[in-house]
Amino acid sequence: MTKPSTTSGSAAAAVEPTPPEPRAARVPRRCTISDVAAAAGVSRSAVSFVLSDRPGVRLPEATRQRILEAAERVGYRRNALGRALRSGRVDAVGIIAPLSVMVGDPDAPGGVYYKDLTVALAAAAFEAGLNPLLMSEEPRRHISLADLSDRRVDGVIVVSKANSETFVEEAASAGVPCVTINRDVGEWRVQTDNVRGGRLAVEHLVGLGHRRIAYLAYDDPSSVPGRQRRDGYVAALADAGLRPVPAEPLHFQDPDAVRAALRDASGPTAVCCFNDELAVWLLNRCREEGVRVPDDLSVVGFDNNVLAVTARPRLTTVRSPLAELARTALSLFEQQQRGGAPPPAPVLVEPDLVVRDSTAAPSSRG
Amino acid sequence: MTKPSTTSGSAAAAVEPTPPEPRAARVPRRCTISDVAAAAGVSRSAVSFVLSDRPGVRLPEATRQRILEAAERVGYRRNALGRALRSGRVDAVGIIAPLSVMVGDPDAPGGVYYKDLTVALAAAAFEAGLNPLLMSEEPRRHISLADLSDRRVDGVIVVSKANSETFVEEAASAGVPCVTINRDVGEWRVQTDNVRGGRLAVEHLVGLGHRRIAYLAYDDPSSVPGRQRRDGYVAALADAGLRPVPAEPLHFQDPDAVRAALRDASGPTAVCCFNDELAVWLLNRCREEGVRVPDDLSVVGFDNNVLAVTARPRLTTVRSPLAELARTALSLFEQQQRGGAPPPAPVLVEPDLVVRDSTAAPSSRG
DNA sequence: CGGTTCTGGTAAATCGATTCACCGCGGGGC
DNA sequence: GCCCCGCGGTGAATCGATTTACCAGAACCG
Repeated sequence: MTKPSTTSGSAAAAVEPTPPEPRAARVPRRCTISDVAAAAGVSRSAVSFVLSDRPGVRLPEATRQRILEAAERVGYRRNALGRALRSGRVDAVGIIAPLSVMVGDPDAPGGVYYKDLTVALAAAAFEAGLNPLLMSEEPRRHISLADLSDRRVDGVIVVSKANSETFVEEAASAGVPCVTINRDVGEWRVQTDNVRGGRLAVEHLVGLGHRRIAYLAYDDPSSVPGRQRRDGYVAALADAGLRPVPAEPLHFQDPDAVRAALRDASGPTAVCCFNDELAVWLLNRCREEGVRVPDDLSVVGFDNNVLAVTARPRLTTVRSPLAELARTALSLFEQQQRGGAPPPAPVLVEPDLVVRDSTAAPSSRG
Repeated sequence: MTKPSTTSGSAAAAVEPTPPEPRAARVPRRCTISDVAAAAGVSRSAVSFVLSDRPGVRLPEATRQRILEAAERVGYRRNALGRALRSGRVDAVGIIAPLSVMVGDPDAPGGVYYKDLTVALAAAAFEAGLNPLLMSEEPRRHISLADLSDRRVDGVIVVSKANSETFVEEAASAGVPCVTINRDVGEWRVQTDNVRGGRLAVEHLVGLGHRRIAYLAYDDPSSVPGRQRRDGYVAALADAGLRPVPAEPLHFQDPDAVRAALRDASGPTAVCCFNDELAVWLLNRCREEGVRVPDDLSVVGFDNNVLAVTARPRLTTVRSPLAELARTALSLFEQQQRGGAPPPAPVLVEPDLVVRDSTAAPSSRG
């Protein structure tokens, strides 16, 4: 037993590190930096310098080429773990999202939005050379909040629905960068300019001639985007000399009130919805009530997700630019990593309006 | 310059590893296993044994408790990198998905499916204690296919749309576990039982009394699920003594043919669709043509995603159990990690039928 | 009493890479 | 003549944990 077989001469011994193995092992032992060093006849340090392309390190081009060629020849692949352990960076970012909400009912509120945003974030991170690691907002047995500081990720981006404060605090106390998206928590925040989005919707409707415009939302006072969008809606109405009709927002949780508003001859001629899911929900209520969209009622959504395109009529909606939101979040993340100062206010990403078929000038009930 | 200030005593010196620092550093130095060892008055090995709870290692309960308590006291968090480097496992799995498709147009074909599946997989992995790392099927500048073997992940699960063969080969040659989902590639495969799904749809329609049943798909011969679902459809028709009407599948790419079929009095009274997105697309064509669903035409989807619930009429659809698919994939992954033998055939996950409002007995055109 | 086994651990090697300190030599500035 | 710097690298420490090998003493056995 215990055949050491320590072939770790570690220095420049064999120039050709591929002895004719009996092909027993399908997978050849992975090459380390030492193999490259041996093959190139230089030290491991030199290989490391060349391969990580450190600025300010001077090696003659000939040596550089020799090392690169040796690395190629032996099929060297850098081991991310060794590198990360020493350098202190793993080039990974955690994305904290409401995973269990996202895998629940196909029509869980906000499900589409969270999936779209999470995927956009992952794609942007990948594109930026940062490995996106998905984490659930709910603590689990195996992987818990504590993992924020176990160096598996360089930091986190919080897309969370719940517990955002906890994550921000955890991250701060672990000394780990943390950016929140569309949450009013922490020092590093990026948000859709929801106020502007709300204004865009109202301005469009006012421009079409609407005077009685309602707002439809989830009854969730804790929703920051909810509040912001409504603020924009109210402000734009005020700019046009108008006031909400009805005075209080309609709520998804109170469908009877919504139906009543649809039937009321002096009710709204247009509705701004918190998001596309609600807008489609409203479209379906309209169908049940015999209210024609956009003839009898104009409907504006928010998000511009798949529902806006598949619904009939296709939704006019405020587009929340998820890709840009994601890129901005990553940019903030990198600034924070570099030790920069947090922005004085949340960084805002501008939405725009996508006009489709669910809005028109008021007619029959105008 | 160059103040070394090497405070690396590194051995068991102070029992209390929290000298009254001037609070300059907001973030206290992270505790290592050595700190715990010092605090508990034992060796690092002992701490490692206790903390990783290795089976077959005997330590008296008193010592165990002392170590655990010391770890708690100094706020020890295990460094995932050090552990992974030595033990050879990172407890992470790569999920290779068509990220750029998923972040493209909100109605990109298959977009909803890929997002749902990817998220389901990530959630299942997280739940199982495996960190899900999202990777794009398209090679990128920073992170390439080669990263499969850089030990950032223990293996990969391929949800990819393109290049699946490449990933399977890469993984094999890197000696890395690899499972494919709904792709007929590689030795470790898990798939929805699409043939059964196709049968379920047809059997439901035949049970309602339909005799002329069409199939609507994307014109994509390379789609494995596409072929399988159609096989099930044809087989179930044959069992009922029927044949496809029309004989050849309708294609999304040929909307004129679809319209013609809808107008044809001797055309189909029901349509099986490859997925929910296509079913909704068909619903919208029906609306344009004045064809009432389900009165004039029954429509069955596949997937049971958000579109099936928000569409009107709500879709009768074959539910593809994504959560179970994901769990099965992870189970296969773990078997492969443990060196088990691949299953002789793709592991199949059973779909079921969700009956909603888009199907009914044929009437006017029956 | 000699020898073996069990108890309760420890010391040291190891994983793969990064990085700091430094080396010998020749040349240039003062 | 002295000092310093640049060249082209090298050696060794280090990151934080796991794991193998082994050890001193106690207990047990015949």
